[in-house]
Amino acid sequence: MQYKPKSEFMDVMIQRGFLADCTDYQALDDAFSSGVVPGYIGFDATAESLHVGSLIQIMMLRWLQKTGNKPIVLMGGGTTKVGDPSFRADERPLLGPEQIERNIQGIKQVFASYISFGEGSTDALLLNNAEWLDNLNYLDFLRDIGRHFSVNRMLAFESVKSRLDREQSLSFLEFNYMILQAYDFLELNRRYGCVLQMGGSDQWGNIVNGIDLTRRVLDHEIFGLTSPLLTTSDGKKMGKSQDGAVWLNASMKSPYEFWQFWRNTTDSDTGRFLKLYTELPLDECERLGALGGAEINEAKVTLANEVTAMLHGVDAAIAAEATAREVFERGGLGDDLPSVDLTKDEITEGISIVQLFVRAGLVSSGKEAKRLIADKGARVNDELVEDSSQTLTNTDIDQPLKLSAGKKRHAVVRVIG
RNA sequence: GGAGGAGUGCCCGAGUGGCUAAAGGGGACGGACUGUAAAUCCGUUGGCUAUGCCUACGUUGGUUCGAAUCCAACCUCCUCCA
Repeated sequence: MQYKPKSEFMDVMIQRGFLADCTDYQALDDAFSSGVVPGYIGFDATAESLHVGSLIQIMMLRWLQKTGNKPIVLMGGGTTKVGDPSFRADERPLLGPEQIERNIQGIKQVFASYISFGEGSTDALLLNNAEWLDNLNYLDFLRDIGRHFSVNRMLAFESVKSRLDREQSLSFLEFNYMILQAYDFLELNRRYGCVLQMGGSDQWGNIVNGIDLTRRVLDHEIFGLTSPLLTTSDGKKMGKSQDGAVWLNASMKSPYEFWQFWRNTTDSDTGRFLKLYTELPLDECERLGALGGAEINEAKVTLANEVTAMLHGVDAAIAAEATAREVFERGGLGDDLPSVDLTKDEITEGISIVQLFVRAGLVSSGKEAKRLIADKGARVNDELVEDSSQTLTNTDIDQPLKLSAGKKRHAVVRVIG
């Protein structure tokens, strides 16, 4: 990056790899240097939790606050009713209002781990665009806002064009998404003096529209800044692990499993992730990321600890590490492993090994359990399970049992009552 | 409103009366190699109270001994015309 920023925020963004593009580096840098900059990021309420794919945006808000500015979290209570078509091949299923509300409640809580909310000048705000979108009057909106949009131009946006080029339908509903998002920016500027929108680089078009609209309607100069769309170095989309999305809410992904996700980072991503997802000093990130061979494993532990501590707290990170060391380094059992509780009655009657694996959540069906056993991937207390028809009873379960599916996925069986 | 085309398993995509739980690829899972890495190689990939049964090729009916495959209606999407 050739540009040398004066402001701390811009410096951090550039140094740590958050910056993909910016509408006006110089002017935005000036704004940061001369006072508190309120900046926002929008989050759609399409699921009950955000996942690690959104973590980079959350970290940007955190840095924004850390460097003396005001973060605004915008929940897309209104826009989620429409659905962002950007770069998507097909239309999303429409979510009902109750589902959206539930999702917002689920998503909200995670932000408290990263930024502090309140009334002060650099305290964060949490807003919902349903506030101004729900009661729009169609004709007024068309006349006041719609007249500033050129359809010719909207069609030229890459996010839309790619869809049209492939002759995939784009409904009028979805087509309006970018107008609504642009309008969000305008409203945030009008109501809260927000002058910056950040987002993933797929949001570039939407962000630029908001800037143009605000210039036309209010004659205010505002800014946009995007982060690179992250893929792991093996080309996969950030945020997927063995069993699907890596959710941020503890109820959907336990701290131990979350920790494991980071622990399993690919070598070549380690340094980059340390810069993006932790607040360790840059030279430390570089040193750790440059470790070679087996040594880099300790860098991954540091990464996992830092990221987990920020989200779930230091204790959770310590517990996760302790469990991981116990399980992987000593081949033992850890408190944090996923567990299944069986009642005394159940084990008196006996439970099939297949059912046990299903109950533990290590496999999703009995057939899969049998397959796992046939593939020599199932172990009980580190002993290979050979016979899928065996049943366990009291005599077999006199102490906690460790179930393993492959080398990495483990669970504990406990007897209760 | 009219004319044509399409809807297949987690995803993409072949299949146009029995040999089809459905080719191939991707993904995912397991194994080997390692460092709880990557790459590579091998295997697996609908479910169940399991030598059998159930569910599955947009939906519902029909033809047939037998249908993802043929017919009808409906739903959704695409293209062209009005």
